[in-house]
Amino acid sequence: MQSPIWRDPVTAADRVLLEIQKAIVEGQIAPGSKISEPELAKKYDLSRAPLREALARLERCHLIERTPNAGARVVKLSVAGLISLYQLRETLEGLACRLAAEHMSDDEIAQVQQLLDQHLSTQRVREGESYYQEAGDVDFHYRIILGSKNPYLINLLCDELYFLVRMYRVQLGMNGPRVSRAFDEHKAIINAIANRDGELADLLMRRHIGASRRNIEQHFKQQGN
Amino acid sequence: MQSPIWRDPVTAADRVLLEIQKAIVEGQIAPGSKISEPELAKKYDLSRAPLREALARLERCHLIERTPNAGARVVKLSVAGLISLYQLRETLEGLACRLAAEHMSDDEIAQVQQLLDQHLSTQRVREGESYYQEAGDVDFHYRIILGSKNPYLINLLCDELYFLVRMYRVQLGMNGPRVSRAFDEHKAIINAIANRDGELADLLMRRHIGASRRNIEQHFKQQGN
DNA sequence: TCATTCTGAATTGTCGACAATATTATGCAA
DNA sequence: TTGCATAATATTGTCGACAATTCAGAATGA
Repeated sequence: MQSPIWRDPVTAADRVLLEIQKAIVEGQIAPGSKISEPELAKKYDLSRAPLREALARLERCHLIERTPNAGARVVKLSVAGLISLYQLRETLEGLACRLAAEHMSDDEIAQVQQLLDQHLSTQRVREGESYYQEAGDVDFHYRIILGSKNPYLINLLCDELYFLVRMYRVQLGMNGPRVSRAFDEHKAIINAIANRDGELADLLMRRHIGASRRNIEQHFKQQGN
Repeated sequence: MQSPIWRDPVTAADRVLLEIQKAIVEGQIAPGSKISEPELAKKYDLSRAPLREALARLERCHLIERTPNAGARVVKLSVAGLISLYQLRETLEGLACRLAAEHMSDDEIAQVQQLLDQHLSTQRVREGESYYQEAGDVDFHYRIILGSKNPYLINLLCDELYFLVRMYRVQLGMNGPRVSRAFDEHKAIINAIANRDGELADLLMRRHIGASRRNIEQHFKQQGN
């Protein structure tokens, strides 16, 4: 199943989608701000047709919200929204683990283990640069999700929820203190999968994401965001 | 959050979406068949612009698959796909139950209980007519999902997966022997929610959907569908 | 006969203009 | 001044036509 959101951009709509997606995730287009079709069409130098196609896909990954005859706005970030999103992730990635324990080949599992060791070393070298940690984390979760071999689950997590998760992380600056702990948790998860213990892998993944969620909840304890 | 897929049709794209959606779900447009934009545009008497908007949303609820420059095809139904879909539903509706036990008001819960009794009586009157059972079942599950108050979960189940579930049910004729048992299971689930026992409600819902899934798996044991 | 290349037809992607709707600005009355 | 109705403006929704790409079939050669 080649994703309709992620594919090497063959069409103009594909290209502008990637650009706007990046701009929204990184906050260059402010949350809550209105999307003007004529304005963006001029900015990216194309007509409104491919632009609207891109907007439809942006809505699909929850980065914008459209109202008929009134246009589109970039989503606003809220603590409540973040919690809801992480609740879903907990359950879904837990399921992914259970299925991955069932469906991943020994070879695929070995590759992920190798990947983790690799990330560990590069992270030690680049102490403090959270980008590598971020990328490594994403990479790990992706492998597991793909390992579930459930096309709906894959589409859902990788295409429809991933960008929003990234948007929250980038704009709320979530990458802090859990860096080193995450490696151990990742290790434990892939080991459970290697042992074909889906139930344990499920549990560990839920805890892993749940820890992030609680971490965030605490961070916003006395702020009204 | 007003759903972008379900809304009283204010625009031409909305209207044609509903029509094509129905046609696909009920099998009037055959699974696997190609979608011709000029043909459909002529058939529904509108231009390709709103039609393409509708197609984008059909892709979103997994009823069609599009390939760049090659067009769209109606999805094919497969046992593997059905299993994947039900695996997701099990987990997601289980989560919905857990959240519903936390977030539904006493009033909302009472309404669902009332609804169930109501369905029971009409079903007794119309013995054998599975349509009412189908509608009642959908209604029950909807209430619980909405009761979770998690906007992503609601959008996901009600907008993106529901139509595909219906398509499978309609075209594979799944409504059979579990009719009367479903009522008891529904009762048990809403009672658990009324007792604010989210964990139990989660478990019961998983079993409820899992039973359907196993029912289907058995049905296709020796067929290569 | 079969495989390959080329040609033509059909389909999808994109464009610019117009119609319908929402938003803003204006004027009037209380 | 404030509130509401109305008019002007801007934005979204839809249309028909053109460009780019893919698909089907004919022609060519082995």
